[in-house]
Amino acid sequence: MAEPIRVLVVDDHPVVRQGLRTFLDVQEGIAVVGEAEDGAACLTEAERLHPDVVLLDLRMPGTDGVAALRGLHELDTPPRVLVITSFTEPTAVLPAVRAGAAGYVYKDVDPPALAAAIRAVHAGHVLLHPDVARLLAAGDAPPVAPTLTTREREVLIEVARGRSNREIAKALAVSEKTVKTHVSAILGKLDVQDRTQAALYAVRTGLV
Amino acid sequence: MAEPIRVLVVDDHPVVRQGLRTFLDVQEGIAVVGEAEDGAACLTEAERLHPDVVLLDLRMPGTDGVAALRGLHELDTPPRVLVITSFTEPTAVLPAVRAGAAGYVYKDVDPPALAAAIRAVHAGHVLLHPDVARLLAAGDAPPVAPTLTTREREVLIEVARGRSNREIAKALAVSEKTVKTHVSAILGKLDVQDRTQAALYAVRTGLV
DNA sequence: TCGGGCCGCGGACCTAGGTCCAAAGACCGA
DNA sequence: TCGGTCTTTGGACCTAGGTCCGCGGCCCGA
Repeated sequence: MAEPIRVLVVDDHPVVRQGLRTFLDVQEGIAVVGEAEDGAACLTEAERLHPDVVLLDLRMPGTDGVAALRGLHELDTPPRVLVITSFTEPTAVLPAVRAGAAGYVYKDVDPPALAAAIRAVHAGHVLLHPDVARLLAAGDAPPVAPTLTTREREVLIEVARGRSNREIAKALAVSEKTVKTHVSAILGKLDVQDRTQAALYAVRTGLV
Repeated sequence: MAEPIRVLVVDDHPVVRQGLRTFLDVQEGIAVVGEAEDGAACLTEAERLHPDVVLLDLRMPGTDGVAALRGLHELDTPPRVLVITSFTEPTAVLPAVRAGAAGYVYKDVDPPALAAAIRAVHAGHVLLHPDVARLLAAGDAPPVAPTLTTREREVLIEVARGRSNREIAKALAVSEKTVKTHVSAILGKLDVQDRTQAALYAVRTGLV
């Protein structure tokens, strides 16, 4: 165990970063070499430090976690990425997995399990939370995350803010009829019954 | 500074507890004497350890954070309670303040600010996040958190799960008409326009 | 250049969601 | 015991939200 696993911790909360660092510093063979508080900092730090593993929180202000994930993969020496988040929503994790996450654990893992996860990911394994793995294996639910068009995503965001069709129409400068069409398409793609469920879906997946 | 301030850390995430502990242990005059992961443990630990200050996360599985807060105040030597949470929603904090929280800070505070907050609270001050203070001072918005009846709360929870009135009626074993009445009352009390906004409100305030 | 998806729109239509008014029984504290 | 709140329900009513079908324009990749 000459070379410790070099880890970059990315989370917007200083408290969480400190907690992770403290946990990991006492682990054999794991060294936290840096921290970042958002997606942008994550990329610059990763480029500078060449960590082996990036511990990435999906929910961050500013840059989208998934976008950061994709950015990491475009580096010269792409690190392995272990997503650590509080979303228990399977639909939120699928995009991450598809974007190249090597692992996905919930934020309430205990320290030994987290260390084990990091080692596993570093060793090249793909490590998923049991719930997630089951979902992927079963292939139930829409096998891949529903793919909304950009316009639909814009509409969904408005819906998730509690806006009415009329308000959305005004905001996007289109007719109310058009908004209805988009909403209808969204409901179909997300496989939900009404706008309330769609709004809930949006917040669960971190869209808002 | 002979006697350090004795602090009990309450949060359901081990990572966050560790982070807080590490932050505070390096602070002069502050000693973390215990941790708890939920409301029940919080009460037993508080009774056992008699901490000066309890750092309390409002969002916890199982016991409600506010309920724990109330429980703390019924102890023989009630500790000062500093609520630390990630809710930015003013409506979520008001109940906490009314339940006797001596302070309210957001989870993204930096370590020195947190230590200062603990000292201030221990000194008997009431310390609120600027946003919260402004809200209380201005007295805008409904001056106190809207007070739903238990039945209304039950209905709201169902709404926040994306259920239709018909489904809620079936679940609660009442007529759809009754559900409508409750929903209408809820909308009025929360001052929102429709069920979607009500559902969003519920998730923001941590009701679900 | 020929689809095919995306976007914007219209019409007709149905229904869930919400509002207002009213009322009766249960429960509870003054 | 009396008044107030909670819970339940009814009726009548209006409208936002959604669905289905169809159309035209735009842009992009095969």
